[in-house]
Amino acid sequence: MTTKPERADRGVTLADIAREAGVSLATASRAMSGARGVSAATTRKVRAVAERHSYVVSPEASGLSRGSTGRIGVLTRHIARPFYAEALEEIESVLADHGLDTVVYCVRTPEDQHSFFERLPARRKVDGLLVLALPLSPHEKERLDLLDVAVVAASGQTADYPYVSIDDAEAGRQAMDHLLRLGHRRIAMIDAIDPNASEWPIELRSLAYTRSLEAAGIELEEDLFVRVPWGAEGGAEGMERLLSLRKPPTAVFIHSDDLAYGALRVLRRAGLEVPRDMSVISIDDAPMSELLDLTTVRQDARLQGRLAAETLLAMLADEPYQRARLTPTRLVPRGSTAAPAR
Amino acid sequence: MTTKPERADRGVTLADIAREAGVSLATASRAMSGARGVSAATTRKVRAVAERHSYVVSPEASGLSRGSTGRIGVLTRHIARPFYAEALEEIESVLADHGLDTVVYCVRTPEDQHSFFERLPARRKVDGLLVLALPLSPHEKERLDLLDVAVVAASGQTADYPYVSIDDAEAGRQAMDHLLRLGHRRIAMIDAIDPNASEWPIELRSLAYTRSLEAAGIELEEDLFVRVPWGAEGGAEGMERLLSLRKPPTAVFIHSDDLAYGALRVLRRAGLEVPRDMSVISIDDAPMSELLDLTTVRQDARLQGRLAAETLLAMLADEPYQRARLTPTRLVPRGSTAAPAR
DNA sequence: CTCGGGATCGGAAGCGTTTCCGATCCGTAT
DNA sequence: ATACGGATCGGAAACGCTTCCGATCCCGAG
Repeated sequence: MTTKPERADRGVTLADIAREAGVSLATASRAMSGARGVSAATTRKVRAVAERHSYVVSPEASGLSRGSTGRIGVLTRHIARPFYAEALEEIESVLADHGLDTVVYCVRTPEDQHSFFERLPARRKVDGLLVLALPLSPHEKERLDLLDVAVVAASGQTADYPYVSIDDAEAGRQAMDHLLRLGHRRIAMIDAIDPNASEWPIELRSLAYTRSLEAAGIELEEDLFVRVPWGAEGGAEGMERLLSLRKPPTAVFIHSDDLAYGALRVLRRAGLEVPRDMSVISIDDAPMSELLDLTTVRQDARLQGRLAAETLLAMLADEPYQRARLTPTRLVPRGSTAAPAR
Repeated sequence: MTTKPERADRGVTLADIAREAGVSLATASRAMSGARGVSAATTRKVRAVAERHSYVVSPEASGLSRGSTGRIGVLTRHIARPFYAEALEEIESVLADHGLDTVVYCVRTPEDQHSFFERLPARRKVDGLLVLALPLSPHEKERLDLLDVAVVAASGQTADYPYVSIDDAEAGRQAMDHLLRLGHRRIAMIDAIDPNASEWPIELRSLAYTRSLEAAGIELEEDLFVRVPWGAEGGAEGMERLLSLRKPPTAVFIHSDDLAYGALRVLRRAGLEVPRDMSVISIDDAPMSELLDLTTVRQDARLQGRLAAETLLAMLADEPYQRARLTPTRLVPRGSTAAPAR
């Protein structure tokens, strides 16, 4: 009757559209989905009617019928850390461009994580899963396989899923190289361990530390290697330990920017000047690092997110894809490193 | 036949479960959903069979039949800013506890935003929408209403949806009060404008600035109020403008922490010492602020996210809820403010 | 003029649930 | 012993789409 153009016609169904367009349900469906076998004129007509009623196909019905959900899950441990947030933002963007929705599953605590893998709340809810920087135990992988969907790991290899990541060994080498070139010989490292991680692949960053020192012919000192929990607080703790040494280092390579922030604060509070009294370098190049003038090795969270999403899309489309992709890292020299004081 | 307990029985359907449990489809459905009208014994039996096959009800079919999706959308402009990310993390957590999935729609650019409201990609895909710190034009609100779902605004009132937010005027007053109490008289403000915002309610923070000065009997100086785009760069720009004044202020109230970081950097680079040469205060208390020793007025992103999610849940459950909730803010005095130099 | 074939369209059978409406059964009040 | 109400369960009709399988139609080739 009255054809109010833009009012939400609650409950319009494809059948209504078909009727009004004077075509069959089958044809209307094809017209809406752009399948072939419908004349251009018909397609236009159907779409016009749909438009007029502000109609969109019901994803539930469509999904039920076609057997896919149009959704991708992102599994992660944190959202509120810059690295994850940036990756997530990019993932969402890529997926949205392809008409897919992004649903996030955030397992903040070990209990959350355990429950996620036991209850598998994503079951039947997504077409694919992006695992964001989350190490998986064999048992967890086994559970995940029950989802029976495409999986790719972003930022860190987990299990034997396709993955995109940086080359941690190379990133570590770049950082160490920088310090060594500046002339440092007493170089410490603050390594980070994830207290919640059930499993983590070999620690390539710390490996790079020892390798680089060995290659430079510098003897390792046990005291100069400290291992702390993640986060700024961990970095602070690590730096305190180093400063309490009889003979502190002249430079420190820190696992990641987050920790470095805490370390810088300790240095500042201790009245030490960076880089005069201590050079500091880490890995990440989080947004704050520029403001803090922190020398770091840049890894591109957004790029990793993007590539991971694209890999997943390729898998779903049954197109060829690379099982492993390494994104480049590069030294970003800033004010927190310099040659050691004479 | 062979009953491999944990292998993903691809394509098991509720009918299979019902058959194996020796009950009807209807009963099996009721047993799975916990509806009443099924004996405890039967429920247990059905669930056991389901468990054995690692079966879960198909959300598509269930949603189609029951007419809801089990998903909530979160609409935001950024994910990668601490405030948003924290709110999102909390939202996801609350929703997950209630068995709902969180799907994010991130409109990063004005074009994204425009296209979101025109194409309405969330249509029919969610049961409710959380609008995160996004001002809505009347036209956008109109479009949003087409979604025909419950909407609540988190962090900022948008249109006339239920909302949760801080009291910006009060937060601003707290900041100004702090500076005034310390004895400052020449107080500047760096206000932030969102270059992309199509519409923003009255700027309550800057209003608090002028009100507080007036109340203290201090004459406004036009030069001391600068307005810059969002982000650390904006803050830097603002501070540069203030420093170039013939007679710079002794203290500055900055719209938010983000900007303050940029401002602090400019001060440091200019060789000025905080708080001796300039007191700095802002609003947010983002994670970095503690490390930077920035005095700020704390607003709780997580709490806002939580309350918004809970409000939405109440709306969906048809329970009573508050149309407007203000979360408290409080001064967090740190090292960036002090009495003006004699 | 007839026939074959491609393009276009319609009928109808699913897809996997939920839920309304009864049917059955059992225990208890009468 | 009879009737009646509540608890439990089954049949079957939606829910809104997609897609297989034909039917029709129109065209140019033979």
